[in-house]
Amino acid sequence: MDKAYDHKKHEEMIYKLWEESGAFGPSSSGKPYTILMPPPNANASLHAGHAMYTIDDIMVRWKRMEGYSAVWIPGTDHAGFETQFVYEKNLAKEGKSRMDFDRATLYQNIYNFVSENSGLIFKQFRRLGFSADWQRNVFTLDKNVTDKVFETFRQMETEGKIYRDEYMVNYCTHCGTSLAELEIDHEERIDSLYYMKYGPFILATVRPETKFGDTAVAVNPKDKRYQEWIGKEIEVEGLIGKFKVKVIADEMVDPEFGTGVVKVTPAHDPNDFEMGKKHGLEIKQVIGLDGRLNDKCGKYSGLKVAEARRVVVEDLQKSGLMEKIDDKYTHSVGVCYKCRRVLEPMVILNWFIKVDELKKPVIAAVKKDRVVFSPRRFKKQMLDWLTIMHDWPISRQIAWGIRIPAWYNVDENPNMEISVLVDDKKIRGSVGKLMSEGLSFEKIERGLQATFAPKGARYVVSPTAPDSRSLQETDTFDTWFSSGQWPLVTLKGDEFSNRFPTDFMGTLSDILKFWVSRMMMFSLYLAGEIPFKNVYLWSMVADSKGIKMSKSKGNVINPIELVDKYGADALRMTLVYGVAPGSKIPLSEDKVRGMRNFSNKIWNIGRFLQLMYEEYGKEVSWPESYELTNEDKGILNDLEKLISSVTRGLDTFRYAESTEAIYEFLWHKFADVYVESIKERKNDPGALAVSRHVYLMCLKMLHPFMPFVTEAVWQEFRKNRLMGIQEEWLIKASWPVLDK
RNA sequence: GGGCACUUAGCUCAGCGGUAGAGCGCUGCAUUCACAUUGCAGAUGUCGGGGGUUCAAAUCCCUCAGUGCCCACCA
Repeated sequence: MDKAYDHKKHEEMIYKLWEESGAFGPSSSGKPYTILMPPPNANASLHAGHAMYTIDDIMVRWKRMEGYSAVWIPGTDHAGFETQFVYEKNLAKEGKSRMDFDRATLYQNIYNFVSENSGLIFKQFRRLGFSADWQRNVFTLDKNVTDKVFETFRQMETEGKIYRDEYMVNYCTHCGTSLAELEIDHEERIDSLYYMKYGPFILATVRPETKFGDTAVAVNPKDKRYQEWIGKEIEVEGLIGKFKVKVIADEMVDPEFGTGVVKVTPAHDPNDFEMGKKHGLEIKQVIGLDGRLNDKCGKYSGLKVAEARRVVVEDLQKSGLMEKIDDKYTHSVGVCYKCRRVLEPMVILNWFIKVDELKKPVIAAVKKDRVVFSPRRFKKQMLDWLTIMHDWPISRQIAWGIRIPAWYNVDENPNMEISVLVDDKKIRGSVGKLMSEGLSFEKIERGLQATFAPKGARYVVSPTAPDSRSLQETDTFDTWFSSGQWPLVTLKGDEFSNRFPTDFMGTLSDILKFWVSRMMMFSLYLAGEIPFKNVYLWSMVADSKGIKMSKSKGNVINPIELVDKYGADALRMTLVYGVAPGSKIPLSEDKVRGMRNFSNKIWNIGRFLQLMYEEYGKEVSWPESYELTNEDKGILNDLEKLISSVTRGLDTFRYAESTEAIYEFLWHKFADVYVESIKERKNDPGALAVSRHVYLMCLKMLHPFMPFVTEAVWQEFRKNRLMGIQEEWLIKASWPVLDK
């Protein structure tokens, strides 16, 4: 054996041998144990967060050694919005945008882009030693997945759980899609609050440019100042002519805010939308999906929102309609979680899932601990979330994803708006009109960019075209609609009877609501069963000071670089050793180096034992065959305690407990004390037998955490007849059990 | 505004009723010995502030302050 453990010499080769020996597939005997890999983006490359999948690998390796038929099923996600966002950034570098393509071409281009980039992350996972059953990889755009997604949609549609409605959604005019509530980030902003003259009132607003979409003015019903106005119609001097609105009374209006009078713009503000529904107000859209004021705004039409605000404010000042401006008004605004731009609340047609019925069994399962959350505080977070969960808008206005399988017959829906690319020219209009002007159905079909079917449009749910005169909805499903069915598309055949529910789901706490809740919902709805028994959540992997890694802070650590430098074992150990469950995981190079030193220590203890055996020159039996000293009995006794605490740590997902216990025992009890003492007993077979036994048990217990160095020593021992190793592979060896 | 955590050695964190621990870092010494990716020894804390319960509190209770996360609202 070499003087020091060189991970570069062993890791690649060992991994190859494991894979070739079929060690990653489930064994044919033993109780099933199943972990589903949270699918990373297909085009992603490994970041520090992915390295935490180490937890899943620890579990599957441990259970495999315990004799279970353990399998870790991998997969990748098409990650609709995320991926299109990355792709569009690349397009922008070439001076192009998604608008330059018809939908089918755009989809194909992104598909190619993803194909070129996919596969990398699994190579990187292998570098970390992950023992997933790679042959079983599932991609969320595989046919069996899209088939299942279609079936689910059809079933929900048939049962009336799907509806299409106008709804106030937050729309990112830059990314060109609506976002679910969960995808909205809130940012504190300092903006101006404008006090403007408004008929007989003065009212405060941050959005004077939406004035053209106002369809009422509201006051609090209890506000004494405005009693006489309630129910009356007032005339307002707009910048593009006078208009009339009604004064309504609504509890939602805070009399303390501004002057106690607010303008109501149902089309462009969530509260106003609510108020509008209650009072039957007209929804007057004045901002388009392109983020510009539309033709209802007179001379301001065509201006982008921010610009329009500036110009409107200027004109209000010029015409003496501006009372005052408070320019230090702090409020929070919704921003797009991808591009950080301010979102535009808009009323557009969306596909929705009714969640009231669907979430009931989920709540029950969480309450009864049929699904156990670790750490436990996430149970409460989950329940809180489920309680307030609203209907889920599942349609996204992006090309990259699974297209909603609804078809609009053009003859039945002649007033459906479409946008089409014909001979590189973008045309928009109602399909009936375009066709009557001579545009053929085939040209429309080929150049189609988007459909905007009106409310109540007739559609047919079908995986393929139901006839030759139908256009498919261009919206795609929210990524979580497909990945939410992950357990149902990764397992197959009779696995539903013996591997379902699966055993363990380890994932980042960020996606508890996006993903974990949806998997439970779909699983209970479609299969009547929970998808997994245990959910283990970790917080993010941060830098050494506990600060979130970000490119702008320049504190991003590439885990593969650490693997190159210190070995996979050192990195894996860093992520679990001394880390409290559910806490942030600080990743510092110092710690990785420390754990690399531990790898080397493990190696050198093995090296020393082998030298001792070679010096002794004869085979040695197992400890029970010899008369043992008190020291021997002591270390064997400590080993028993260690086995129980390491196993208990794994059982309760307290990996820090397990790793700290072995580290302390192996290094500071076994190496520093016991091994030092037996240097005096060189020809004592009892000492050799005890030290070998203790060391091998430690290798086994360390293997789930540090698979490479432990396997490397195991193989070195196997080459040496004197070391008495029977099991061919440590990865397949049996977990230590307590001597009773 | 509501909820959940957290505040212990320079840093990251364990401990959760019997008068302080680990890793990394730091200081000194040792070592032709399996390992300098080592060993031995050591320094460093009024356990966020205040109050209470108790024979005894870092540990339980109250309160104040600060930090983080989640949720809601903001015209």
